[in-house]
Amino acid sequence: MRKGEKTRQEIIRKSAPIFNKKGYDGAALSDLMRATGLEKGGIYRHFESKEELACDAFDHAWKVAIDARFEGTAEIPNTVDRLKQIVRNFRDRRMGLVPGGCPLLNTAVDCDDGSPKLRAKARQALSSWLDRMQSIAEEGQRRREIRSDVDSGKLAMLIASTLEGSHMVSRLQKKDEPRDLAVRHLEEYLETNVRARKPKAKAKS
Amino acid sequence: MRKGEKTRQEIIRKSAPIFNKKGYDGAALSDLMRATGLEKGGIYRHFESKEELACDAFDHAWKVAIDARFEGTAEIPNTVDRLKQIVRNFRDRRMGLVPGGCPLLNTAVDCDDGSPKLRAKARQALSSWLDRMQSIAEEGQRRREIRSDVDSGKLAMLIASTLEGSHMVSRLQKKDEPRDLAVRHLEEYLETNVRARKPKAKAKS
DNA sequence: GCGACATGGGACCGCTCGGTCTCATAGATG
DNA sequence: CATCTATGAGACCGAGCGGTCCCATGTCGC
Repeated sequence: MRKGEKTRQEIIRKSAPIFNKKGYDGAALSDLMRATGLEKGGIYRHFESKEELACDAFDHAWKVAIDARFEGTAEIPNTVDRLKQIVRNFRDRRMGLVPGGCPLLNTAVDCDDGSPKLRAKARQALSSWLDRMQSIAEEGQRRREIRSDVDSGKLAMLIASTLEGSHMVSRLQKKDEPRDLAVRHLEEYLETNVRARKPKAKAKS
Repeated sequence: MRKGEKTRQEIIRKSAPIFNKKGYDGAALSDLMRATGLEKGGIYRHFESKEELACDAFDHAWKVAIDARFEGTAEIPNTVDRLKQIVRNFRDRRMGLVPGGCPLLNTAVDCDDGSPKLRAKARQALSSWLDRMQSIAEEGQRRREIRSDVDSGKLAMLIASTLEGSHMVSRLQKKDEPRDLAVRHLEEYLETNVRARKPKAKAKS
């Protein structure tokens, strides 16, 4: 029971980059065999289909990605600063990620028509990301750090859209500039359109 | 000579949605045969490989897309209004497009690792889109409709990134809201951060 | 309307795909 | 140390892949 589970995790870890780079169809079993160093039988002992492996690989890749995006944000007291850190993490915390770019973007486009299970994974991944950012924004409004006229759900969606779009452009151009630019744009937006202005003197309530 | 070219164009037209929806690997020759109503020999008479067909199909899909995005913009005199129309077109002019979502986004992600020729097509498509928007922004600056501190290249890139990212989110969620939201965000941005403020009285300079 | 070439049908090819099964053996358990 | 199961190798499978080719037929210019 011990060894098996360990192997299973190894297969997931080693397969995730293949799926992320090549997509579901593009990742052939022969590629996964090479990456894992196992024969077909060794892989199929632990997964009943390629699809199941792809789902587990996506979960792994997404966990790594989202952990990086929220890294070091829990300890930031101010919610606007916390959101800014999330935006900056998208640019700066790229080491240790599963190679091949954002798994959410890749899987969303790859499975737009395709495996419903994998597609569901992507939807759920996006939802959880949006929810976490929205929660921060709501907390910020309760604490009067974020303007009351901001729609927290829409703010989260705008951040996610802008980052993912710029990421696609960056990867296509093989340049960091588009992503850096989007990050700076969002930082400025958070500062000028989201952060509640400091009361000039003692708050009038 | 006549009939052949006509068939060729028909094949491209009918194949483009398949490639756009399923991606290069996902679009099997059997799919293309069904879509075109031709047998394998009938297709390969006009294209020397699947890759060549995919490239031509991309060109077709992208031409349709970019024409829609710039539709009705040439006659708008003010450059900021013209950019706003481009942004709105991304939301409103969706009829007649090749089904399957934005070909640029699809192909960029699909070929991130994959056919270099198709990848080059995507890069070139993005460049031409960015260039056209940048040109408008530069014209706007020459005509003092756009602030001089705006970087026209970065503005174009920000617009493209935001639209494409929101498009991905919209398709994943099967909702228009994310895209609509990005459009409104960009409209507001163009109005408040890009458009040159009207001189209060007769210009002093 | 005839001859020549352009066109497209479909059998055929080798290959790789995802997936199954058997069996030797490695590793855990008493 | 013996046993017994969990593990993984690898031969094997049918299907479908992208691609080739030959030949009947359609479509031209003359």
